[in-house]
Amino acid sequence: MSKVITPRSEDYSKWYNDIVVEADLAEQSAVRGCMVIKPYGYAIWEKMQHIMDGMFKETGVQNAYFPLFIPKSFFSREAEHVAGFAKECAVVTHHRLMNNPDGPGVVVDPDARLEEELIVRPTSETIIWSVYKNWIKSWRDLPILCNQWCNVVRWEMRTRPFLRTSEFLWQEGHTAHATSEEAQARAEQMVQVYAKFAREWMALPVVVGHKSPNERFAGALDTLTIEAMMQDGKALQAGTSHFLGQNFGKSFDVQFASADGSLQYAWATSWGVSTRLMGALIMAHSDDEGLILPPALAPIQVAMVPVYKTDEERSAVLAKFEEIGKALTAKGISIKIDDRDTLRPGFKFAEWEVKGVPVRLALGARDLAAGSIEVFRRDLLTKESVSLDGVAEMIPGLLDDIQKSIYRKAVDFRAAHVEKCDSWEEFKEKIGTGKFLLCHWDGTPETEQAIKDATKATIRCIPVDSFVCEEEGKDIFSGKPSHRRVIFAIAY
RNA sequence: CGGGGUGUGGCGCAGUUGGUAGCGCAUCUGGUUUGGGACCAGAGGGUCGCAUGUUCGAGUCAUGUCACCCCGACCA
Repeated sequence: MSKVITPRSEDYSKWYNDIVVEADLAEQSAVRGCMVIKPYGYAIWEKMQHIMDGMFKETGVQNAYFPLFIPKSFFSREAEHVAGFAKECAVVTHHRLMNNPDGPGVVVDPDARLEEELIVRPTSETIIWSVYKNWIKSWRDLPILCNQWCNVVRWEMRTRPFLRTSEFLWQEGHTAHATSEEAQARAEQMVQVYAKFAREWMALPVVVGHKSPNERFAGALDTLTIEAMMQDGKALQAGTSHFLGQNFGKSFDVQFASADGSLQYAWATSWGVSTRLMGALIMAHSDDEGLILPPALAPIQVAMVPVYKTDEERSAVLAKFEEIGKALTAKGISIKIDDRDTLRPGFKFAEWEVKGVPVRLALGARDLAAGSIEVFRRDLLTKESVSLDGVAEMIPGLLDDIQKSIYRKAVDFRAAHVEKCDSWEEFKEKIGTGKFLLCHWDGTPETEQAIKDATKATIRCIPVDSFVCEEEGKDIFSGKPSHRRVIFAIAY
C-alpha cells in the first residue's frame, strides 16, 4: 500500500478519496457516482445495520420488502412529493436488448418499449402507500409499522463518495396511524432512536431538531433531523424522520373505519438513514493517519501483530496470540491475528492504523522474555508495555475508554465551534470558518433563502434537545422579532 | 445546463521545435531482511480515449467526437 496523504486542512475531498480508497474501504466504480463498498467497509455497514435493526424492533417495527420499480402513475399522485424527486429519477423504458443490426454490440430493442415507464425508487412512500391501501380497512389494522433495508437511486447532478452517491443503501421506515398525535409521536420516537445510535454507537454527537419549511422532505408536514458536525465544521444531515400528515393517506386513498364508525384517512410517518452515516463516521473521527473507528462499530476491535525472526519465535508468539485471542473472543471482542508472513511488522502497524482498528497488540521475542506485550490505541496513537498476564482482562475496559474518549473529543470539538451570533456582519465573517451559529430567525422562508443566497448557509435545524434557546430577539438578517435561536451552518 | 480542466502500462505522471514511448509506485522471480509502511538484482506489462486530416513520418499539429474530473445550480 502506498503512502497515504491526508491533507485534512488543504483539500478535504482529496483526503476523503485517499483514505477511503487506500484504506480498502470503498472506491468509485465506473458507474456514474456509484460506490463499490469493499468487504472491510461493508462489514461496518452490516454492524450498523444489525444494531439499528434491533433498536427498531424494540419499538415494535417489523421488516418487510417492497418492489424496486414504481409505476410512473403511482409516483405522480402526491404533487409535492413528485415535485421534490422528479428531477432525479432513473426511468426504465424498455425491457429487452438485441444485437445491433448495423454493427457490433447491442442496442435497446425498440419493440420492447414498456407501456408504462417504471421509476427506480428514489424512496418508497408511493409504492408502499399503494400497498397499504389494501392492508388498512379498520382502526384495528393500525398502526402498521414497517421498515425495509434496501437500495435507492437518486440521479444527483453531483455526487460525493458516501455523502451523495447515485445509488445508496439505506433503511426506510413507513408507518400508518389512526391519529395525528400517534404519528407525530412515532416520528419523534424514531429520530430519538437515530440520535441514540449516533451518540452511543458511532460516538457522534448530534443535534436533534426540526427542519425549517425550506429544508423539509417533499410532502412532509414536519421533518425531524439529526445534525452532526464534521471536522471542518460543516454540518451533515445524518438522518431524518418525517411526519407526513394525511398527505399520502389522501393521495393513495387509504381510509379506515374508525372506532366511532366514521371513515378517516390514515396518518403517516417515514424515516431513514443511509450509508451516508458511514461518511459521517469517517469524517467525524479520522485523523491524518487514517480512519478511527469507534470500538462499538469496528469490524476488528483488536489486531495482533507478531514480531519474529525465526520460525521458533514465530510459533511461540502466535501460540501466545491464540491464547489471548481465545480469551478476548470469549468476552465478545472481535480480533484479528495478523499472521501474514510475507509482510513486515511496520507495514502491518501502518495498515491497521489506516483501517482504524481501535487497539493493536504487538508481541515479539523480547516481550515474551520480559512477560510483557505492547498495547497501542489508535485514537491517541500511544503505546504502552503491559504485563502479558493481565492483558486480556484490561482490553474490554480499554475499548470502553476509547469509545468514550472518541465521543468526548467530538463533543469538545463541536462545543468549540458553536456560538451565538447576533450581528449580520459577524455572521458573514464567521459562517465560512466552520461553525454552527445560533441565531435568531424571523420564521419566514424568504429570510432563510436570502441568507442562503448571501452566504450558502442554511438553517440546519430548530433544536429540541441541545442548544435549545427560547428567548426573544431580532432576526439576524431582517431584524424582525424572533422567539428562539436556530442553528445556521454550511452543510455538505 | 453554465465555467474550467484532463485523457499515455494496474495506479500516479513525464514526454522539448513532429523523428525508435519513458519514469515512480504496484506486479512477478531470486537473494538478503523483518520492533514503524525494507533493500539489491533481474523480468513482464502500453496499437498514447476514438475518428478523420496534414506530413516521408503524429503521443506531439488541425478538425470533429466521446469519456471522465473539478467549481456552481439540485440533494439524504
